[in-house]
Order: sequence, then structure tokens, then C-alpha cells
Amino acid sequence: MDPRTEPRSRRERPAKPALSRAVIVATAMEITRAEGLRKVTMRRLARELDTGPASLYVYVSNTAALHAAILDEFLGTVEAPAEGEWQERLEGLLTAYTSVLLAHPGLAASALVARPGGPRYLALLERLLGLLDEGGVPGGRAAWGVDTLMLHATATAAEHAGRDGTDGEREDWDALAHAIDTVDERTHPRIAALGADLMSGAPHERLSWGFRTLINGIARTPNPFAAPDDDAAVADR
Amino acid sequence: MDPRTEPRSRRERPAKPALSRAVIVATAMEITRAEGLRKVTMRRLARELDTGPASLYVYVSNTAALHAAILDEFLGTVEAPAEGEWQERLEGLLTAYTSVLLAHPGLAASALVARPGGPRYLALLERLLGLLDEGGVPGGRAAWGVDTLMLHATATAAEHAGRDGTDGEREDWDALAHAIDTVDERTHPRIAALGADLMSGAPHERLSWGFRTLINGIARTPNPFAAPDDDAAVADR
DNA sequence: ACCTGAACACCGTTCAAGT
DNA sequence: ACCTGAACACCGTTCAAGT
Repeated sequence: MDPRTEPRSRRERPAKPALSRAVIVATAMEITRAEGLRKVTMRRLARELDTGPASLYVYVSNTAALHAAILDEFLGTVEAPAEGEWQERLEGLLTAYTSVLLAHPGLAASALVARPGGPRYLALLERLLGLLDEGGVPGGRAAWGVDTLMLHATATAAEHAGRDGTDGEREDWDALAHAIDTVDERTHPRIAALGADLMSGAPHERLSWGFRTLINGIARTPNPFAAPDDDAAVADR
Repeated sequence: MDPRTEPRSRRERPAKPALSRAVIVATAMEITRAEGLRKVTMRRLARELDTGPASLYVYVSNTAALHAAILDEFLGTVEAPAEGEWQERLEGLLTAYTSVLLAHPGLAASALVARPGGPRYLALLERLLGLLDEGGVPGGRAAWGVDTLMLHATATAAEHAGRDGTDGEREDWDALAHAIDTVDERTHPRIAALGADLMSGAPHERLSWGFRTLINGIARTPNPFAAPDDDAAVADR
């Protein structure tokens, strides 16, 4: 088994795989895991599968649909915490969702634009609604709130996944921090007064505060479309 | 001045404009207004300016920086309402910001990724912080909350600007609505119970509820990083 | 009937070679 | 010293022509 004596082709191709939707999606997920969703292009996929890009259109209607299928697949890996108060489990589930998006650059941006509706998405939705119900949040508020919570998680991930961390991103942050630091206190009194508070906190602390903020707001903001269920009181935290 | 007798070249070129950052940004804004930010590419811009794409890199470091400059310019057109309670004016200002993003497809997506830090962005931030201060929201919560409010507005706009409204978008929505309608009530009890509530409400009603939800949450969720200012009480609405 | 090569219409960015 | 033509390395999608 000495790797030096073992002959090895540059890339092991077990014959040529028969094309199918399943093979395409599986290959796309491999690329996503290795290099991020941005590299999952029709042409790249075709190259990987030893065919021309036109062939893929027999199984996948377009790039957006392919990305949506990959997203739903990844949603299956979101794990909910098993213990704690309902708020903690809710926050944990949302944090896990955010982490999955952050782990694969480009996934978040796609989740923001694609209307997800696959089975894994529905399962995640159900879990979120279950936790809100457990916390006594009225149905109408939970129904609208769950969208807001998902949007917050997705948008936060998209914001962070945008920057490749390479170069200009740090500069942008520094530039904003400097602009806030040196702002004219006559024209921008509030920014000057708050100063460092505006840039404080690690990303995960900001995310956690955002979830708690939303949960508190959802619990106490009546949905004007739902049956009157406004008597519920939920404790702040 | 009869337009039929007035000779008119296919495109009036007042000689060839001297290249400069200002000319590039101005031309880019024209394209954005007419066809959306997505059409603002280095090559398209170069074509419009009668030169090669390489020439633009003398004045603009890359496409992302150009898009950020355009965004900040558009932020200057966000108008705040002059009357009403602080919550109404805050919601109005955020709605105006959202409308600007929605008016120019691609702007929202860019706002989500680019760290905005231009003068118009700072002015908008100041106005938002001023309104939160007027409402008695403690500084630490306002400092973190303002980011959350902007993110919610930006993400909502990005979500809606993604769909060109052309074709597959309606199908996606119908598919999700159908999936929710026909969900198995044993595996997905909460989705089944809430049913139509999950899809109810016009986009602007959802957006408004989202802002109110966030404002309510921000006012009553302590910022763990700021000085203790937890005694503030703000009425629900 | 099913599949796909080749084409159409684009991209961002760099760099060597010109003025 | 300054500017840019041309090249490199890509895109998504369609459709006529093949098997």
C-alpha cells in the first residue's frame, strides 16, 4: 500500500457516471463543500461530469433552481439543541442554521433570493414554530415572526459571507470605524455620543442579541391579520 | 422645434467626455436608474464611455467599490417624514430607505455585502439614532438596534429584488403555498395549525410589522456591552 | 426521441506594449 | 508617466445538428 508504488491516475473516474439529477446534485454538493457555492456553475459542473453545459439543462432548469436544491440539502444538517428553556433552544436552532450558511460561502446569498420550499426547509419551519408555541407566543405572531427570524439569520450570514476576508474588507471596516470616531459632533451628535458602542461586540454576541431582540418583539407585537390573541404576556429577558 | 425636422444622431455624444471618477459614477447612476445596478458592469460602462474596461481601473479600484459609491449616492435621496410620533417617523424613514433599494434592482444585494460608510450613510444613521433617542431608547440598545433595523430593511429589499417578477418566481411562491396547504398534520402540526396565517399579509404590511417588532424588541432588550441603562420602560404598540 | 457541440452574448481583471 | 488593446479565464443559456 506504499503510496509511491501504488499507481494512481490524476483523478479516479469510475468509468463515466451516467448523468441524472441525483448525480448532478451530489457533485454540486461536493463542490460546495470544497470551494463554496459560488464555484457551483453550470460550466464547472459540466467539466466535472465530462460533458457540455447544455446536457445539464435536461435535469436542472437553471442555476437558481440548482442552488435552491443544494440549500435544501444543507438545511438537513441543521441540528437543534435538546436542552434548555424554549428561548435558548430557539436561539440555538437559529444559530445552527446561521452556522450552516456561514460554512459555505454563497449559500446565504442564495437563501436570501431563492424561495426555499423543500422538505428540510419545512422541517426547520416546524421546529421553529413548535418552540414559539411552547413559549406561549400567539399563533399569528409566530407565523409572521418565524419569517423575520429566518430573514435575520440569513441576512447576517450573507453580510459576513460577502467578505472573503482577503483584503479590502478589513479596510472597509477600519474606514467606517474611523469615520465614526472622527465624526463632527455638531452635525452628528448621536453618532459622536455613542461612539465605540456602535462597533462593539463580537459577531456572535450581536447575532445572539438580535435573536433575543426579535423574540421579545415578536412575543409582544400583535399581528393585525390574525384573530385577536393579544392577551398573551411574555417575560423579557 | 418639430422633432421630425430636427436632425438627431442615434446617441448625442458631446464630443468625448474626459474620463474621471465623477464622470464614471454619474454614468453608472444613469445606467442604474434606467436598467438597475446589475447592468452596471465595468465593460458596459467602458462601452458607454467609449473606452476599454482597463481604463476605468485608473479611477475605480473594482466593481464592488463602484457599486458602494453608487449606493451611497442613492442614500442621499432617502427622505424622512416630518410629522408623527417618533415610532411613526422612524418606521417612515426605514420604509423610505427600503423603497429606494427596491426601486433599483441589485442595489439591495449590494448594500448587504458592501460595508457602507459614505457621508449619506452616516447621515441616515444619525437620523435613525436621533429618533431612537427621542423615544427614550437607551444608547447601548439604540447603537446595536440601528444595525438590526437597517439589516431588516436591506434584507427585505434584497429578498424582493431578487425576483425579477418574470416567471419562475410566482411558481416558487405557489409551490410553497401548496406545500404548506397540503402538509401532513401529524409530522408538521404547527404548520398545519397556522396554515394561511403563514402566507398572509401584503409585503408592506409585513415590513411594517417587522419594523414595529424590532423597535419593541430593541427598546426592551439590554445590551450586555453597554453601561447599565436597563431601567427604561417603553410602551408596546 | 434524446442528447450535446458550438455559438451567442456576456463577465472582471491584468499587463505588456504603446503614446 | 500615463493610458489602454488585447488577452486570460471565466460566465448562463439556447438551438441546430447530430446519434
